[in-house]
Amino acid sequence: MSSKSESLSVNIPEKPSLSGIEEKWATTWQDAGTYSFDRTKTRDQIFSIDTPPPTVSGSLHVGHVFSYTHTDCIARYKRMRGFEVFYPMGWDDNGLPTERRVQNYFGVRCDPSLPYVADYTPPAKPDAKKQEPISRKNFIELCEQLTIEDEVVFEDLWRRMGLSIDWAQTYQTIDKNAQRVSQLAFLRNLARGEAYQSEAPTLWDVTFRTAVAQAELEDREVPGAYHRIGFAPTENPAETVYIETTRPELLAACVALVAHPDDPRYQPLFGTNVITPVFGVEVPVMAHTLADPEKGSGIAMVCTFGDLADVTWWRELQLPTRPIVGWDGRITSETPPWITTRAGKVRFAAIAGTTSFTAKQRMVEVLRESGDMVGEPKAITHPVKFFEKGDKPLEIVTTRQWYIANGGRDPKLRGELLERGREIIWHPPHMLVRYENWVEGLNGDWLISRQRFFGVPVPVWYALDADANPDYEQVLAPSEAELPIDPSSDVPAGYTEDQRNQPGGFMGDPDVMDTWATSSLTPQIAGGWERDPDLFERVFPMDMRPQAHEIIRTWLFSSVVRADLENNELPWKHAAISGWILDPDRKKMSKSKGNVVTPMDMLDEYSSDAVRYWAASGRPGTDTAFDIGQMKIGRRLAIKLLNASKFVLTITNSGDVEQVTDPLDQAMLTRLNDTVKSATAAFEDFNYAKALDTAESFFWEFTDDYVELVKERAYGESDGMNTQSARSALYLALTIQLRLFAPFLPFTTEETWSWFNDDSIHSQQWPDSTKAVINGDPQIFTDAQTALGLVRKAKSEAKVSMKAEVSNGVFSGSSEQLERLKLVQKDLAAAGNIRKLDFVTTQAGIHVAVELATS
RNA sequence: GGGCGAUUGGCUCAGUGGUAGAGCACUCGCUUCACACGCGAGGGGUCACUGGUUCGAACCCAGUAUCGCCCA
Repeated sequence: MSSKSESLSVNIPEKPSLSGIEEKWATTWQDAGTYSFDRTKTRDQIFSIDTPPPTVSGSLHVGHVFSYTHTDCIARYKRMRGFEVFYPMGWDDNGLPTERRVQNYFGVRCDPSLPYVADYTPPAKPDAKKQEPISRKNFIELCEQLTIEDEVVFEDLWRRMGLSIDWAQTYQTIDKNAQRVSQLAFLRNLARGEAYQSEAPTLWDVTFRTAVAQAELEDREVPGAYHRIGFAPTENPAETVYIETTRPELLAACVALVAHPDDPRYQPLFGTNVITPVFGVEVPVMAHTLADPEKGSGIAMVCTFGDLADVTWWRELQLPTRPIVGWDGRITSETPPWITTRAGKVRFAAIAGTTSFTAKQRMVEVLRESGDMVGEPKAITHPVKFFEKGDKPLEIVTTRQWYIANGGRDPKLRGELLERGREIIWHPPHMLVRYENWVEGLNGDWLISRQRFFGVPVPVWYALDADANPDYEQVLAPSEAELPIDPSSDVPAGYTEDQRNQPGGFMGDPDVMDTWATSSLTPQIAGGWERDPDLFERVFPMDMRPQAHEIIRTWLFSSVVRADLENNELPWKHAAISGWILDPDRKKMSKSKGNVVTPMDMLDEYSSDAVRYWAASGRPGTDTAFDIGQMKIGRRLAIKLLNASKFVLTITNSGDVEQVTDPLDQAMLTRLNDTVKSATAAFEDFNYAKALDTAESFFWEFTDDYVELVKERAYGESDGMNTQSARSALYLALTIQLRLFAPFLPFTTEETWSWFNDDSIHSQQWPDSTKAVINGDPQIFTDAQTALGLVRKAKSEAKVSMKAEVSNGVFSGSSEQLERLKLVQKDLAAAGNIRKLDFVTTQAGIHVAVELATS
């Protein structure tokens, strides 16, 4: 036995197991501060991650496990490369999802007109249909209460999965610091003229009664119908002009007809007027290239406002504003002043105050009776704009809102932001196209005000005139030192609370900001911008933003906008875009389909490392099937790692490169060195999946072939063999491979490492392939594997045990091949239990003729 | 309608110019002293289709089809 064996201080369980290792190591890591961030390090020594804050009011989903594992693998790799990793965790509790969850959970709804009730207790039995109205402050308190509970559930999962987060670095997108950062950035935008208010047509969700931004829209195909309606030209009333509209209920809001300038059918009408049927309003016929000659009758009715095309026509053709739809989605109850005919007023009364659905039915009846509608409505399906979280079509109403410049109206800024997008290093690279498509398609600035409750308030007040009407030109902004503020309870400088809403006094802006207006600042929030300049200097701009591809237009883009405007640089260098989890039918997994698996159950069943293995096998940006089979493989790998480690450590607990003298051992370590090189290159490209695959492929060859070949030599049972060489090689190979797997299987590798080390594997250096002191010939290992495989095949075909004795093995091959095989013949003989080996030179590749011993 | 991506054995996926790969599943075998949560062997694919470039194409180019996503 080796002299080293006296120093054996290994502590290996009799039966290594995965059970319980998650809890054991999660606790140890927390107590030891294994992942805590050392802020004395400088920017070049730090790798900082802009972690996506999960929506805590949402449910846990395997998608979370999937994408957060990807980031953690990279974080662990960077840590082992010697970087101090800044890996915070945020909770996205700001916004509508939390509001809705609070409403359902407690059975309440927010009514801002109510006063605050101290020590409020929500209904004992929440009734979704009879929600109790409560004040805004009470409502927000419930939001805060519930999100804290929800965060615990997420944190438990993250710890259980082994995310190497520094739990001292957490934030909420609604906490005081996030509010302050969000308001501060807004005030800076305001001061530079990048934030402004505008009274303009706004996409409006009638259910939530809030404005929504372009980024929150989605098109849905819905059934509709073309109604063919005649307009009489004033010059020539008999020559009726027919339009086809899907929204006849908006006839009273008609301000013009518009056709394509090249359309010969309507050219004679341009510049003339027509009379709207039923309401008798005179409107012009105009030309605009956006009118599609192929669509309907080729001439469209412009209303204020039926869709975004109407908005374009209204703006570019400078048409009057005649809105009839209110913020509640109903037709206004008062007859609009532009309807002057007696018949028109009577007909308007029929639709006043009704929903657009009812108004449509009634208008169709009216138009039928009057004979202005020709034929039956022609059913079609067409795309209609919806709020992504809503279920009623959006209306367009004119409201005063706050905007932040994002290039949607300024070609210079747009070009700058496109350039910013190209500066980001995208993983995978083609995701840049999503960004470019979005930025190029912007048609307005970013609408950030929301008529909601649980969010960061727009931090301004307005001066009121002698009639208590707000003067929106007189924005009263707080000083930066006062932030965060709530204008509904705080008072602007120079005023007192009793002047609130009084003539000559002030009023607070009632709105909150879009949740993206805050989460677009996560690098600044987590990085200590304008709070902790020392920290900010060390972590910003961040190195990496991991996120999903469907929010490139929202989170990624808005973050680039904010950092560009405020910091005049990119918020991070790399964007790592993860794919989706697909269910086995290759559909996106979603709760509504009932195919969501509970992450915690999955971790319990297969172990965290096994689930991480599945997640890490999904390449960056690639949608990945939910595959229990992959988890089983991961579990098998983890168990194999435990057992292989046990085998090596039972034999030796030290290794020295100098002692590796046997050609096979040198060949194996050289192959391993190449593996380290490939895995490192893959990781440097953020391709954790390839790094894992590389390490795994080598590992199976290591256990199946190398270990089997050197086993006897390593035991030292035969004299005259390079026992110490095999032991050193096994030990070195084990310590290198454990480190290669550490980013993926943090629990298993830590467990194994602990058998022969006092410190954590996760604080070790990543194997350094540049220190190639071994210069073996990998082909020796390859040829030995081939020869061993042929011996095994012969035994398998003879249906005998692998232990069966071979009386004579004849190895043939080229002279070079035979030279290599002769170098490993003792190991081959031992592994194949071959009594006598012969070598015959031939032209063909390696062959083995096996003569089995008769027993 | 525009764009991006995908299409490789029954399944999940590697493989960016040089004789088609892995795991799972399947078949056959092995109580081998790290591991039966294991080990060995085997069968199975004209790499979606059509052209082109090339000595040579799963890979490069053009087009087609199907699927998915993003944007209109």
